Amino acid sequence: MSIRRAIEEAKEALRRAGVREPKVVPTKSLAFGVVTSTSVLEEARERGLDALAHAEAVSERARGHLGGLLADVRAATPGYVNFFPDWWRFSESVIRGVLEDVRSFLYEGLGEGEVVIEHTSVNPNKALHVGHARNVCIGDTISRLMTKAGRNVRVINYVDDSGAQMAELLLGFAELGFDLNPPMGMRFDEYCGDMVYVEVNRRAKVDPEIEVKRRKVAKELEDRGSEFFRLSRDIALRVLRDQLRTCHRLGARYDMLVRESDVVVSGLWDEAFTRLKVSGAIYLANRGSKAGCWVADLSGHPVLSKEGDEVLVKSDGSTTYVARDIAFALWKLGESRTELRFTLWEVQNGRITYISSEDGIPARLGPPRLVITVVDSRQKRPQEVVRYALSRIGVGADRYVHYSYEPVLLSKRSASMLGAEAEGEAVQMSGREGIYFKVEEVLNELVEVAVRETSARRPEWSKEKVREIAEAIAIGAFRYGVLKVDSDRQIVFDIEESLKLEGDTGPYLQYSAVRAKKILLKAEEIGIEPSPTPSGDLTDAEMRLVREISIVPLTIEDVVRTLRIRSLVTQARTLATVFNEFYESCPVIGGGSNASFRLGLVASYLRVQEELMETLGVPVLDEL
RNA sequence: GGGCCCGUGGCCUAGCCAGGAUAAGGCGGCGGCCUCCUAAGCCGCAGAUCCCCGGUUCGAAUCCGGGCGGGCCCGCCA
Repeated sequence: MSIRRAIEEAKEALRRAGVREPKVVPTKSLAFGVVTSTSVLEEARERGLDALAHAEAVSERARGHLGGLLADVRAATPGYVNFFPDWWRFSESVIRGVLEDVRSFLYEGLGEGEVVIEHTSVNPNKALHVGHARNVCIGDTISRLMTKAGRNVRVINYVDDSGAQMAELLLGFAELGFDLNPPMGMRFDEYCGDMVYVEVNRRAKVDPEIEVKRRKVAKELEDRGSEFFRLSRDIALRVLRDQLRTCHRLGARYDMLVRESDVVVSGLWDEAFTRLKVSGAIYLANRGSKAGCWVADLSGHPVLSKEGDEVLVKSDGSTTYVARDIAFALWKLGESRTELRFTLWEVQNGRITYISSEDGIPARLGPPRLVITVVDSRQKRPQEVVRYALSRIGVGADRYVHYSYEPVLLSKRSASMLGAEAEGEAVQMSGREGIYFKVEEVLNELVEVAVRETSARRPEWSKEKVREIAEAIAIGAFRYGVLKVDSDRQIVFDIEESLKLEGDTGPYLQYSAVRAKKILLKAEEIGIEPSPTPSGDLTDAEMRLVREISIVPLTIEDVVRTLRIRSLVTQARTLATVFNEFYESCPVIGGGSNASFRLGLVASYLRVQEELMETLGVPVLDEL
């Protein structure tokens, strides 16, 4: 059982001592016990009592009602009421809880229901760069967490294969003479992004003819029966296939790939359009700069109303991106009558991925509890327009969440490596100008660093083994590095900084887990059995480890509620630190009468840490 | 002009949503620890006007107001 039981016991004791609505939280330091309450402090203020005296009186009364996991209660200045555990029982309860069933220890009572998560959604004209990786890592971590928490999760990757960027890419093949096959050894997505797309944009700057040709290409692409359209679909799929290799390498998995070109013909927009008209959410502008357009009426919105109404259908009859996103949101919410059609894309480790397809089988989602769309903060406004439009139609706007995160920039130093001179401290990445670091190149460099480090430490390992471990280290370091910064803070990516494997990094978690595994292995050889029961008084390090394990369920509950996945990183890191300190001072093998209990503690640590690492997508290793 | 995000030791980053007890960790610097379960680790030292001003409170890095600085958004682009 987690620390929740100690909290409940403390609350009950306080209630019996006359505190009406006791608030009890874990302490910051064991010097103050395991759990503490400031309710007495608040009560004293309300009633004008001396806080410390009141706390002492309450503590006296509460003491008689202790039992179970708590052994003592003491008042502390200026009016805290601190609860001290019976360490024997407390540790036994925690360790037993973890060893019996770590899943229920961590995730029990977190609710259920279906959750739809859209993430990645990179235009299929280039390879993923580190900015895209932030989206992938955040979305994938949320999906992992929700799955562990018992939700039925569906992950969607929205593939915009019909936008202007696609036309620009096509232009390179159709007009600039680029071969459809990349040079030997080059990936197709990198070829398209690094060479074709960048070249088109470079020429467009100096040659006005290019823009004329781009329009022509874009126009031709609208004819779905054309050879050109088929070529475009084909290229998008080839790029997508490569992009997904990178996503898979990062550990991300998808249930549905939805192509915009399929959404366009599905009739989804027609349905949304009708419903928007019926509900009065949109109107046909007949004067002003937007005359001839269907626009969303934002006049009732507290903030958006200040910026003018949003065009959804242009005067030439075509839809805007926001319009299509409203239609798709309707589908994700399971609120559309229109169905999208899907066909099998691939099966990986038993997980089936479908892709939208005109000749597929029609599918609709049952209305999920929650739809999370992971999109960077620059799209806050359009996302709010989507949400507002949904609310005007009267469908689950409260179930529609834009998970926003700040973009990834490049450090001055790293940008200059790409030939971009920075004015400030950081520079924005640009696909058009080739100013970006690709996920694959960063991962490959990380692997090289990890190979060097690993082969230096384990000279007896085979090349294959070193490489395999190095790959896992690289993935762990990369995901950790991306996830450790809070979503509403910019990341200033620096390639040299990102190649570090010491300190506050992914390998720190992997290393501490390996240490734990090695102890378990050795103990098994010798024949030591883990036990949840201490053999005597606990050391400080043991108490801290028990305590840290006991609060992990609270952290997880908090993150499931708030989606602030950054806290999971902090929790995993803190847990590893506390374990490493335990490791230094508490020998297990050769721990004498303490061996069994310590082994139980190590086993508990490992099970909990593995769960956290799996959620974060930091690979768990047997050795490193 | 309106809106959103950020501002914590030299550098990077927690803590802020739910105000409490010495502001935590990493990098970098200095000094220690491997006949003992993996030193990608651990311990110690130095280093902070928690951007500024005001307010609320017994108590503010945290909440509120006003500034300043940096980033972003406000297209018949996506």
